[in-house]
Amino acid sequence: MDTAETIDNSTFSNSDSDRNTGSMENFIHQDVSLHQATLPRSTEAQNSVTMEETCCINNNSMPNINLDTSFNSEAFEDSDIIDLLLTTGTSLPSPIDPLLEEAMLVEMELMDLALEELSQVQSEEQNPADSDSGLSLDYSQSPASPSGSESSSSSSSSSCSSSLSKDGAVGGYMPEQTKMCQSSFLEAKQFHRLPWLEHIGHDHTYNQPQSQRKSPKDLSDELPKNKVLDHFSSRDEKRASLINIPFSNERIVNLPVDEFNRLLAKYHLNEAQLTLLRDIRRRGKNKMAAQNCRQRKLDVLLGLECSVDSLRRLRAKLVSLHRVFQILRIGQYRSNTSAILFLHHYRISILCLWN
DNA sequence: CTGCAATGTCATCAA
DNA sequence: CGTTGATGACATTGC
Repeated sequence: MDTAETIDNSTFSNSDSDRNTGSMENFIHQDVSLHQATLPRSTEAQNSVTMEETCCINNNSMPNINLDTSFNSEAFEDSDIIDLLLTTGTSLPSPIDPLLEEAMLVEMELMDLALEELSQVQSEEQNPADSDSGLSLDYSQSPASPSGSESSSSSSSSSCSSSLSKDGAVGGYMPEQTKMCQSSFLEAKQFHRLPWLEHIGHDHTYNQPQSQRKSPKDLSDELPKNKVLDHFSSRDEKRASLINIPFSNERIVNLPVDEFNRLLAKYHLNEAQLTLLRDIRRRGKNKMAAQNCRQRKLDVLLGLECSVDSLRRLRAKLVSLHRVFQILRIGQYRSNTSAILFLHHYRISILCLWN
């Protein structure tokens, strides 16, 4: 009994002193030994149980479980790990059960978050088009593809194939608002990779020429022909027809400037006709530009909402991690070894989040 | 008639 | 210097 008491005192006094002096270095060293200690024991190891440990175990009225600490005596200087190991599989309460209970809860949170992120990454990998879309995470919308002939500003764009405009203009486009958005989200982008922002500002083709667009409500099915014509003919088209301009508005607007000038030269047009043609062209181009501008603004808005969601998720992760480290703080655990157990328990979760 | 959203137009700036 | 795109501000349109 004297021997047992001596062992008990030394063992538990060590744990008390470790409680407040633990460092990460200690964690790491003991981590290794703990890992070894928790491995299934061989017969040879079982035979090497020391007399002192047997006394200790018997003294504590614990189930007679053979323990091998000969390979690393430091691993069992801590009472918590001994208690924990001895009570494994028994109905006796562990001194760190409440902590483990909380640990399980936290881990579930962590794993949920990690799995959520993992599934997002996997879905992005499986569907690169989606990942390339600006609103990949929570929004299926993205800037329209130039090839989507029927897509217009009103249909919130669903494809996301190319970030290049049909005229190839990429570098020049940087309006002030977009510039502001891009700069203000630069930091978040670095953390969260905001793919939606990469499209916005490079796509000049939210809209298509009116002739290629479907009628917003497909009125041709419901209305008589004259009404359909009324609906489709803009004011400029009416003006053009009034002064006998022989080209379609679509042609006027979409021709390259040199071809447009060639066309003007080809016909002998009076000043009023020339002025109207230039106005139609300018208004038509500005109309498309306005549609682009508005759609872009919408996409920026959606992208911002997406960013808010991402940042909320990041915050949840950080809060969870903070809780983990709070639990690990000195004083929360009775010993370093208990903390190591905890770290073991959490290693995968933490690594998942950390990456 | 009113309110509102969508769309068109103008003015202006920058490339 | 003319053309074009972007965009704020205002007007028009349609429901």
